[in-house]
Amino acid sequence: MTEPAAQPLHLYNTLSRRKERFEPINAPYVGMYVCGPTVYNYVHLGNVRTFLTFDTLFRYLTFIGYKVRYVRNLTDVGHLVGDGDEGEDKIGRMAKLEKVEPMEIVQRFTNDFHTVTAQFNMRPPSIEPTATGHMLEQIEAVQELLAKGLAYESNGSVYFDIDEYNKRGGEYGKLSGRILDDLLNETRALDGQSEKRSPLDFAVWKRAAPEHIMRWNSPWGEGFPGWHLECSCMSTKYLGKQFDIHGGGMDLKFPHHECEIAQDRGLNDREPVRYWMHSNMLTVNGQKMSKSLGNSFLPAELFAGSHALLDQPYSPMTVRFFMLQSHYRSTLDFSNDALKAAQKGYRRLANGLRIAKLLTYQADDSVTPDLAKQEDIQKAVKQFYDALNDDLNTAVGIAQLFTLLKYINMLYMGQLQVATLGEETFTLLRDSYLSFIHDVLGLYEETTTNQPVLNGLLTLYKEYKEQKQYDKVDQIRSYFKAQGLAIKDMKHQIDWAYEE
RNA sequence: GGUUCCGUGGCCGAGUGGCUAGGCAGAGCUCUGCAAAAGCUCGUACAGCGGUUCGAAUCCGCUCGGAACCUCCA
Repeated sequence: MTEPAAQPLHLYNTLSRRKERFEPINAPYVGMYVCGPTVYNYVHLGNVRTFLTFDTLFRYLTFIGYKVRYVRNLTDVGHLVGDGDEGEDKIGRMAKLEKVEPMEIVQRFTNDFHTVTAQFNMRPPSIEPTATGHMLEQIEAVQELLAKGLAYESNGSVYFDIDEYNKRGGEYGKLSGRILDDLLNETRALDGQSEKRSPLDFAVWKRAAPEHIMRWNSPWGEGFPGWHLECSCMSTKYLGKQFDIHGGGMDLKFPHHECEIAQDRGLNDREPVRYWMHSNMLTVNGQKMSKSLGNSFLPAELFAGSHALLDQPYSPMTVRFFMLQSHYRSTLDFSNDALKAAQKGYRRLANGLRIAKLLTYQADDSVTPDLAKQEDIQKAVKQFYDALNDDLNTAVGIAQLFTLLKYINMLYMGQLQVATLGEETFTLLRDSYLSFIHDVLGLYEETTTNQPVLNGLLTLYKEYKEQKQYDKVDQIRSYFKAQGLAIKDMKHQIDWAYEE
């Protein structure tokens, strides 16, 4: 752990389209808001990537000494099927289909979401607010927008007035690079659009049609809040009128985040977010993974290997490692070959974790220090920080870990004497390796083993070997192999490892 | 159609005006009863065509190919 000031973190800001030095409004405190899932269905692997990105950012910020308040919402109302302001509520539709209460849908998929995030070793956010839990705040926000003349009521619904917003200096479209005229020209004619003054206007409150089951009383009759409103209300409530980081998937840039900014500025008269961050999509055969394309799969299917696109099961840590090997702003293409390669890489790293914990320093005056190796290690540690500071470049960071791993393996195998590194560099090597992987990247050793049993077998192995009873030796080896473990037969000792 | 982005070696994937990314796979070596593990060594790359430059995979232009957003989507 280092002081935040010692790590010049730079983040790519969607707003400015460049990397900027990260300077929190109130260091060492950092406020970070991430758009969470709409809990109407199981989260798929593409969704996971976004949350993993911001989990890693959360971890790194914390690691370098910031005190982070991480807010990630759950959308449990207001998100409609189909075109923006028309169509059924996603949760309401599921509830109808399954003939259950909407809150049952919400609960089921909230549980699923929590299970999945835990499986991927994501840290829980500091606050996980829900849209239905903030109905009063949302109604008040609508009232305020109306009072300010930035919204208008129409047939029981309330719409945000983009024209008026822009007249007052709003810059609708600046986050996503949209040009208003283009948007206007290309907007399709929608049913019910006549309620709006401009096709670009979006609902902050919707009147509930008779068949709509999720509905709340409001000054405008029974209805429900617009999708974009919850994020504005909850981010302001928990992080203030201006906060440091707002994240989400790239596909939320427009219109969701654009609308959020408009509402925030309308309500609070200031730029709400300092750094907007967007993670890129997970693709399958070059195409975005999404439910509608039918190329998405669920974490559970991945862990079980039970999907037509999957050759075999892949563990959560394999997948986490796989995703961290690419940069969050690049698309990442899913394939079995890539996952298999990641599995091996992850297991090497995991073996290193196990080994690193066993290593201790022993001074030896007869050993000459190897300054080149010491420098190499120090450089790798520094470059890990440099990589993460450079817009969270976990791919380059991981490359450094393999350099550190090499030295850890050499020490363990007796190919390098620990005294050549000196105590300081040795400690740096071991502690950095462990903390980078555990704390920053959120990877841990996945396999659970029964250590005493393994040790007993290894003792037998050694005895049989000394007696040259190679058939028994091979038998023990094959037993280990069947458990996904390998016996490491080294000169000075015998141990086991996760087989790669 | 508009906006934006991408095209890197057998595969995945960083980088980006001159300095080894890395992982996986492949070849060889050390070690070994044989292996495995580990370490060492090795290999071919920057879609195509022009241009700028002492020098470009990296900048500019064009061509080809692909993607995302513009509509719910992480």
